Amino acid sequence: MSSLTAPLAPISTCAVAVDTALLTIRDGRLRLLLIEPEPSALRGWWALPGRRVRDDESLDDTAHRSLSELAGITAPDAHLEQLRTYGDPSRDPRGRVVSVAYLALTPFADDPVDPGRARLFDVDELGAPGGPQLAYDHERIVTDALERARAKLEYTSLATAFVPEEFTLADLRRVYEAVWGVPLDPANFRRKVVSTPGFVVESDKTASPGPGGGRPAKVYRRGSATHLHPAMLRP
Amino acid sequence: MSSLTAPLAPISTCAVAVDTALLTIRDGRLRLLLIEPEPSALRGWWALPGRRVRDDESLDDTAHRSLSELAGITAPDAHLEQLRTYGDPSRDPRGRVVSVAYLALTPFADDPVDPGRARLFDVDELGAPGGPQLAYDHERIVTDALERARAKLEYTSLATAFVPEEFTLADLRRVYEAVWGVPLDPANFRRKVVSTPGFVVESDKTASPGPGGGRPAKVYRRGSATHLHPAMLRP
DNA sequence: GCCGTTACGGTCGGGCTGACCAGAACCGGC
DNA sequence: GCCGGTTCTGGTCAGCCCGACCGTAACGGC
Repeated sequence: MSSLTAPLAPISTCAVAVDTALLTIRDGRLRLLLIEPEPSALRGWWALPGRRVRDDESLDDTAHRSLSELAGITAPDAHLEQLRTYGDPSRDPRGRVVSVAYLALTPFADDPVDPGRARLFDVDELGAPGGPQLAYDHERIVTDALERARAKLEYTSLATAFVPEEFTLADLRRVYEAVWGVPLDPANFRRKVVSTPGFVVESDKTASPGPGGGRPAKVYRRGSATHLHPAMLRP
Repeated sequence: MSSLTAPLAPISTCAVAVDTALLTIRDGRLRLLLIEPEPSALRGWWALPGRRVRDDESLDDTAHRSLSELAGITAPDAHLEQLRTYGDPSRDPRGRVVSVAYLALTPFADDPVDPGRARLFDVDELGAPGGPQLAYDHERIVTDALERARAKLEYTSLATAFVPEEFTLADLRRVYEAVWGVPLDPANFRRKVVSTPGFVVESDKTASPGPGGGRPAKVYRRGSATHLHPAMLRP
């Protein structure tokens, strides 16, 4: 582990990186942004977008930069929150890297700019055969990110981070259904959302029906509440 | 944004530390472990026990070491979980330090070894006049730690980390009352705990009554559940 | 034995939830 | 225009959970 000529005092400085798990919803399914690392190195492996922390940069800034430089995503209104820090000494074979993981959520209406080696994967493909193989300990990070998102949908208004500024209750319900992977009763969902103070506010607009027809839905906007009382518990 | 003479590649390595917020309960009140830093430097200021991460050490190991070296606490059964990472470039005036904060909980029966400059403070003294002044951004960390503990008592069995292996339901209720700062109805609390599957298991022992007398209480142990269904919501 | 205290078990009404139903409003085809 | 299909919206009803409350059981102290 250490040679005889190495200094006795352990080095107390190490590389610090930020890896960001960006989730969004496309076509009613929850999707995760992954990057194909340098083609020379890990062929066929995928990783979360990550960058080293610059010495004049906050961790949040590094997270934004990782999305901007690696996937062309500059969404200032995207939800961004710290997930957890992964610092096992052997987690990166190239050396000791302490990685601060972030969870990012963007509305499904955002532009699908995915230049270079970025791609959105259906989260159900991740563990399945034929799906992308995740490098380093990123599978663990993704598992934690998904569990965090699923849990926070219950007791916070985080679901509104997946929808554009104006949305219908069906849009919001499809967010819950995509993240939790279960169907919800439209009528009960509606009653719960509108009776939770501050979750959504009704606008005076109505949305045009989808291709299959149906009665037009009212348009809502985000409310001021961040924590939901009572909570939207998973069935 | 960048000067012409500055090196293009910013330094991507920085000091990484672990700061641990240890909570316990003494005399029915929630308490926090604080350390008085080197007497020469910040006189009268208090800080969370923290150590730099060694290059062959996991973050969890550093958290354990911070408690062991600075407060003499070697509790292998103590609950320890990562809280959040604080990495603002200006958070430490001595230089860039990325600090991974941990939340630690120990039972109130643990030995009160507090050698050197460690002390347990009532959490209600922290913001109050005459209470300890916290160095760096540790007040922010303590606020986050308290909120995490209060929230996780609702939907996990974390409260059992505050009580010894054998406890009464009154012990467990006093944990909730101390952490949340509100009184709870004993009968309703009892009904809720015993009806939550896997929260506690009844033993065949009975505890001796307290100094004021009263009927002896049954003794319980921790159950196998980690998440509570349904949750113990704050009143 | 009496009393204060604590533990334990039960009742009652209100609120929330899931399952279900009915009407309203739109689209497309005939 | 009419009709069936689809979606949105509002309502009912039974069941569960919860807070407030009461009564009994079991101890120690006087």
